[in-house]
Amino acid sequence: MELETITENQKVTTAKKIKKMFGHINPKDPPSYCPIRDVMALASDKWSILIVLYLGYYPVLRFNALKKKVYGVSSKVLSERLKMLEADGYISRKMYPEVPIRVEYSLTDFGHSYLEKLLELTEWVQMYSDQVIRNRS
Amino acid sequence: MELETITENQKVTTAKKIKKMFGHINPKDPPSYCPIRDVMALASDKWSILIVLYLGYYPVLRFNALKKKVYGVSSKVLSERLKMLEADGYISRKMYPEVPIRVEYSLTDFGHSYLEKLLELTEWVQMYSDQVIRNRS
DNA sequence: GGATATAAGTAACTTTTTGTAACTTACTAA
DNA sequence: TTAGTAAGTTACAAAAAGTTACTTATATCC
Repeated sequence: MELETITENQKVTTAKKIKKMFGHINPKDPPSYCPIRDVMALASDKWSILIVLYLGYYPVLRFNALKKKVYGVSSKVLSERLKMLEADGYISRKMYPEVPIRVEYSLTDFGHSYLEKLLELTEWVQMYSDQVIRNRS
Repeated sequence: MELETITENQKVTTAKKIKKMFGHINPKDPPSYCPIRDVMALASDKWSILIVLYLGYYPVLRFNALKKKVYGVSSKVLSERLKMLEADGYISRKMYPEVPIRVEYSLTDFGHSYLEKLLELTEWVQMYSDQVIRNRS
């Protein structure tokens, strides 16, 4: 797996993008609220990522099905993340008041939009994960 | 900020990519080690992300400078993350045995390659963070 | 000569977040 | 009557993160 070379020019372009992104932060000011950090905190959370990925694969999943797919997650944390992801607009929750209750989760269009970007990152990780694991030792 | 529409076709393409990504997991097997999860755990960690972003902007940063940029991080966690990011190959650490000691951190080419992808995600977050924050309420 | 400062952490301790396991609810079917 | 089910919640334990003080080796100030 060859790493594509990154030119000095590309590095400069990248630095400019980052500057623009953190433009609202003045290094001389005391650190203040950063919306990017705030939003990223949930969006880059390890369980959130898996929830979004699985909902990108299975258009609709119920709580317990999701829990099986996102193996390792506890009911507690899954429930918390689902609430937050719903609040932030990534997923929608449909409750059917049957007995036993049925609840279906799916991605919103906004969630799909996020998934597109997320997937590019996870594909990069997939491509290089072996290399990372070899690096450790 | 209009969300670009995602077509059904795009959703199918996305689902295929995810299937390929998790192809090594058989839903009938007991859950096992997943290198993508493993590598993503560090790469998507909130402090790691900020470290990589700041090293993408400032080509070289010393420990205490990095700590100021990545405001809010403790010495302990910064030190831990730097060790892990170095072990995984994203950053390099150069120690100058002066007094007091000087240590410089910078991105490796591998780290730059990761930054390129990460930046696409954070730019998406930047674009939509206001919307996410409006959603909450 | 002795106190003070410095950079890059580390150590001990507290607080917060996660994880675990049992429990809840409202009804249905055996 | 008892068991079973889905989607959580609750109480408690474990792990991770945050906080504060300390370390180390030398140079510089008083």
